[in-house]
Amino acid sequence: MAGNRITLKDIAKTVGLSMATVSRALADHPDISRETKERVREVAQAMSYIPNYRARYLRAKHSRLIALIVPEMNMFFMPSMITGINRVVQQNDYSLIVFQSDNSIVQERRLVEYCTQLSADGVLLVLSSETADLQHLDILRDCGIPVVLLDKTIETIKHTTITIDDQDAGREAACYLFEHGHTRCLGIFSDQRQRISALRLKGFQRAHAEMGIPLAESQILRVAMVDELEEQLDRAFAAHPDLSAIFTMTDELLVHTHHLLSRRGTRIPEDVSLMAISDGQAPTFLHPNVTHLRHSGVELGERTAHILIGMIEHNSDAMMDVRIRTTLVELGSVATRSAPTKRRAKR
Amino acid sequence: MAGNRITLKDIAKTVGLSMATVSRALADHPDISRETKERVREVAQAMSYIPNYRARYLRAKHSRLIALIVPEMNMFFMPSMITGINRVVQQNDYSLIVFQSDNSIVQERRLVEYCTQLSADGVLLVLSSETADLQHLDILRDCGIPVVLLDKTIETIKHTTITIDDQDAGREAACYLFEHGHTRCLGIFSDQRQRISALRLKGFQRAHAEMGIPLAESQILRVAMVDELEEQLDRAFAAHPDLSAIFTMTDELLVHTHHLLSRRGTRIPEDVSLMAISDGQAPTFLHPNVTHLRHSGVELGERTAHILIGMIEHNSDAMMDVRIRTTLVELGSVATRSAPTKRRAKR
DNA sequence: AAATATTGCGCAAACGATTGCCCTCGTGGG
DNA sequence: CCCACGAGGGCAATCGTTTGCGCAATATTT
Repeated sequence: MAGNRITLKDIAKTVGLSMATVSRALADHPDISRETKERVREVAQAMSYIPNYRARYLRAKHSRLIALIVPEMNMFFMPSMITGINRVVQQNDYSLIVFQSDNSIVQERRLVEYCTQLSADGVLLVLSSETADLQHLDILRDCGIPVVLLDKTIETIKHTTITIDDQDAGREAACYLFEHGHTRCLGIFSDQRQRISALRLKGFQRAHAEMGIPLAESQILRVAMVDELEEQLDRAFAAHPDLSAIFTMTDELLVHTHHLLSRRGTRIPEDVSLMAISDGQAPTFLHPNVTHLRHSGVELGERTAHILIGMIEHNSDAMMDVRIRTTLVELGSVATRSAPTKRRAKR
Repeated sequence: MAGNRITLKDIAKTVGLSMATVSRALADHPDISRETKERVREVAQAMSYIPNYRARYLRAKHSRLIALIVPEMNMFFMPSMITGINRVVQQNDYSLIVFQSDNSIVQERRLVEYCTQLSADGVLLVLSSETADLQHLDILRDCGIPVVLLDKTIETIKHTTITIDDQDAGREAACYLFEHGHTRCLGIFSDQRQRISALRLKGFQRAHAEMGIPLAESQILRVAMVDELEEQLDRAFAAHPDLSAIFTMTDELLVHTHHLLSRRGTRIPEDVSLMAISDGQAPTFLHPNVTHLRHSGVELGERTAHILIGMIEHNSDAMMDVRIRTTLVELGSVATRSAPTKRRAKR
């Protein structure tokens, strides 16, 4: 507690000027003469003065704090997303404060309220899996705090959202497999209550429909917990001897599927091809490297942060709905079976 | 900017009391009568009053902000560490604000200074790889802001540090391999400028020395960038036909090594055994699951946060140096060769 | 030389909350 | 009847900055 910091008042006393003058001198205000400014700066330096941002921001009625609420820190997406967010946030002289809702709606609610108490200038929110409606965000509206929803979200017409183009990615994945001659594919999805999951599935299904390729219900795995995966996978293999390709909608599902496949002795891509939606890291350390639709977490983070900061600084409340397209990265995990079908359209 | 929030003054005006009374009523101060308290609470509720923490903390001379500065967000360690930190931080009603130094000492310096400006109550610091001395932390001392160094650190007698017991882990790994009959092991390490790296290597070497098992310089790989790994690995295999086991000092090295091994067609553990120091995630999705010395990032995070908060709240500046032991997790990646040597000591 | 502009700086009120101290009752004891 | 005391609440200072306005002295204009 030696921490009795030097304040403007101390400096003022030392140089024999008023606090106002000192403040202005330090802020390079035109009203202050060059010599005074220099004198003040020297003294401030000598006394190693550290401005108190909180006092400053209190008066200025903002905090330069941006809050990020995530359901949990998984190893696959969050790190890159946070990297992107943090880069932009720091570049714009904001600070990022990170909360975890632990996938609990009550936590999420509490944290949102907490943001108002801290007077965050803006909130970035990755919805918890329990979140079914957005009423708890009204309080942010009331306080004039802009919020943007990213990655995991739900249907809304009231909030700016930024996601990857989930449905398109699901469809592209299926089409890619079709083009390589795979007509019996397995799709591995996670908890269907999540929109991200439902959308990717929808794209996957729609691709089948468009191409007139049948898709049995048993070709779709919905795994809520990864430990269910093995059993479901076994069942699917049993039900479909002609299964030639597997698509996983996330990195987490990918690595576990890959592991299970290795354990069964299933060779990739000789026995079954593998493809995923991924941020690109896992595919490079799996063998063989897996072909994927890539969505960059960093890019999503950066764009999101930019948009939020734009809303903060231009005080805009225009709602938008940004969807980031994925890009195909072809690596060695998809084999070609028979004659490829013609690609139906360019992206 | 509709955000003109209700303040104590507004409430005071409405209930016809002074701000002081309202403040005390809301704080459940004994000087205020029961009826008054209730009346105030009702009004506050009705006007949906949100206390301004920053104003409160300004006066209280603290911020309930804890800063975490990390060199970068990798996918292997940071997420679990942050999870642990954040859990404890949130439980104690602090908020975590996260910065990335991008492994740059100048960034790190800047960020440390920034922490003082924000009046963080404490700082958690994972050193950048460029950081060679700790002078830039003196400013925290001057401000009375406690700091604890975790995970990646350098030698210091002035700061509390929390790391895993790196040297011990390196030694244990080697010993475990010896016990399973592996006498020609390859150790894969990262940038030697990092203490964590040097220590793990030292343990690895010392184990060899203790057991009288020769260790050629060519059995030690020091990879600064993962793309050097492949070539180094090939060279090592060429140099040591009798190579029977590989140890990697991190998860990142592990997954890439595993990948390269798969690509060479090297079977694990039939051809070569594999072992790592890991936080336990990667080993479960690699095939076969890899035996490792486990250090829990979550635990490290939690303990670190506890210690920092202790320092903050008890205003203590006692320096400590906590080393977390790793625990052995035996999975299927290490085969037994010939007669195992007797275990030399219990942990 | 008088009127006006400009320069350089200080006063004091904010920002929103907390808290030490004092004041005003009403009541009970001596 | 007077005094002390406790309960309940208000005044005003404080945290560290910023900033609108005013004021003197100097500089510029006619």
